[in-house]
Amino acid sequence: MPAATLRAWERRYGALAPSRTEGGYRLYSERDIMLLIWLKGRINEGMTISQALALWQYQERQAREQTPPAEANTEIRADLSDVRQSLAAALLDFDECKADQILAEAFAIFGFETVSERIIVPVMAHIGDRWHRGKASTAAEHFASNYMRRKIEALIAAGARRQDGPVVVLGCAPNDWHELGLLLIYLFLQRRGYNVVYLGQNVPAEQFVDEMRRLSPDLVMISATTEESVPGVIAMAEAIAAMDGTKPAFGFGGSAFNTNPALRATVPGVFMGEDAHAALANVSNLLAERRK
Amino acid sequence: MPAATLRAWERRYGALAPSRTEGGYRLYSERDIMLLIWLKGRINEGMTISQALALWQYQERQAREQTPPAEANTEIRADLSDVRQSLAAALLDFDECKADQILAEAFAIFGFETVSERIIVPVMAHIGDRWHRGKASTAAEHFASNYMRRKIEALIAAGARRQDGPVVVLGCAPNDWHELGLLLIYLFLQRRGYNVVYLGQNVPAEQFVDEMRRLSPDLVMISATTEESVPGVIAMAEAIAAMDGTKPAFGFGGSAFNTNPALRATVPGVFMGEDAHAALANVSNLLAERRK
DNA sequence: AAAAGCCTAAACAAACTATTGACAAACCGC
DNA sequence: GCGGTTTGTCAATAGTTTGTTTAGGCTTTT
Repeated sequence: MPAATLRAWERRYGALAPSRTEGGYRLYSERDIMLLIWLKGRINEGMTISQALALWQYQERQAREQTPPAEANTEIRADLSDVRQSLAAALLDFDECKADQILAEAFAIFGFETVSERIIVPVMAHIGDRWHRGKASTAAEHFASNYMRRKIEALIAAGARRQDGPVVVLGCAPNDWHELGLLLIYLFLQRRGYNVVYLGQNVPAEQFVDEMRRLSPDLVMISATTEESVPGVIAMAEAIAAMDGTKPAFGFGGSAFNTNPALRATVPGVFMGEDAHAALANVSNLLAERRK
Repeated sequence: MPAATLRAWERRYGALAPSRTEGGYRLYSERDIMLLIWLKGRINEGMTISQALALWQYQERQAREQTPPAEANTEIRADLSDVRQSLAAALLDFDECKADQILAEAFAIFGFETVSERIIVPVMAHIGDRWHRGKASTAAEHFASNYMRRKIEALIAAGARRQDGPVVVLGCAPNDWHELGLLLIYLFLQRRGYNVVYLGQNVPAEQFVDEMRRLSPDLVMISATTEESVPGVIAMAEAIAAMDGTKPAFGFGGSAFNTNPALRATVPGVFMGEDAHAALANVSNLLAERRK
């Protein structure tokens, strides 16, 4: 973001008022940076700068009617592991504001793919791990995963939809409720122009094949995060394989197949890989092959 | 719709009179947009623009002579039900593109609160109803509710966060997985400057009180959508009531308490009302009272 | 002290909008 | 079919918004 633009905004709208050094140099606060990142988001969504600023001021005014002001400041984090650590700490502290700051900064610096795979996934793994060892409460784990989900879904909602790309159906196995990894795949696929139909948690096996016949997707991917969900994946794979006419390809994945690789052989379908990136590559290979 | 056409209509018929910015740019109000959509509908039905405008002006004149508010209301409601119907159809068809179009239009005309309460909630109720009656597949219901959830979460993510407002904890009862209504409340509270900690689906009762002691929120709200979840709500309410020191207020709600109002008396806490708007008013009352 | 960077102020350029007038296709009554 | 009207679109010119550049001076760094 060019410095001249910032100064123009300050001069023309007065919305940004950084403090100055003795020499008169601008010192932007964390709050200023947060505003700038937010403004950039609105502009990317098609607003003009004047509209975005008007909306910000409107929201500020509305929020102020309810609450008195306060002050907060943190330092800039430039290193991935720093970011991971402070993000995990903020989430375990239920501090959404701080988490937002950290993530917004990280998105601006590292881009969404890096942030998704190298920050969001590890942080959630870390929090999940602490939870399993009894060192983090269930409430904290819930809060963190809902927070992350919201962030990913916002990215998905902000992206452009395509209806002419290959149709890919995504869902969690029956009785499987962990959708974070699947949402990342959704995000990546969507950004690459696939037409994703997202079915979410706990997709029941009944009626599933009928619906797939009606929808006739190119690929169905089901995720399982626990060993108990694997039989459901197998059932769905077999049901798809038993379809008559043109069947979709069947892919599967999820942490159940990473912790116990032997399970991969039990499912009649294509294992999509251990992480979202691998899955992405496999989707494109699989669909290229099918088209032949 | 080409801009030149709009200007031609304004110049030739004077029917559209958007206000202007200082720079002279046109600012179309929601009313203008509603008129345009109505006109477009007439034109698609084969009317010419002059006929459509004459009809509009005739209806306006007649409405003014009788009871203006009633007439205006039915007009809007008719439009809303159109939107609801086409949105439900698009979702049952897995057509995310079309649903996006419809919703974007609706947001522009009606604003996010009206859309949330008068479109999203009824459409989901309608789809859920069809699903219960076996007229819609589980996959379609999953797709629709994930879609809606994504939209609401995107709105939440786009809003400005505040850390200095009153802290409100939101969660679904243990083993309750329906979070759409709760997300709406989250959205509304956030826009009004509350600091919301969202715990999502299936909040377990264990450790919950410890976590609340650490977080010391002003209000805890738990939602239950089925009768089976109500005992969980009661357990949490009692646990909160048994806390020592400063306890948060405890509120509850959800469709379980709407279909069977007798259940409300079984929970030791404040019933927050039947819909998101009522909940909002109750939150603000409750917190104002507590502050005294 | 020289180089590099930031400051202010003003100007510039690209993209967008407004106004007016014109044009061609569709439509109407005859 | 034919003149006249309606209607969507376009072009030319002027004004607005907004990001970027320029010019001259001050601050910081090396």
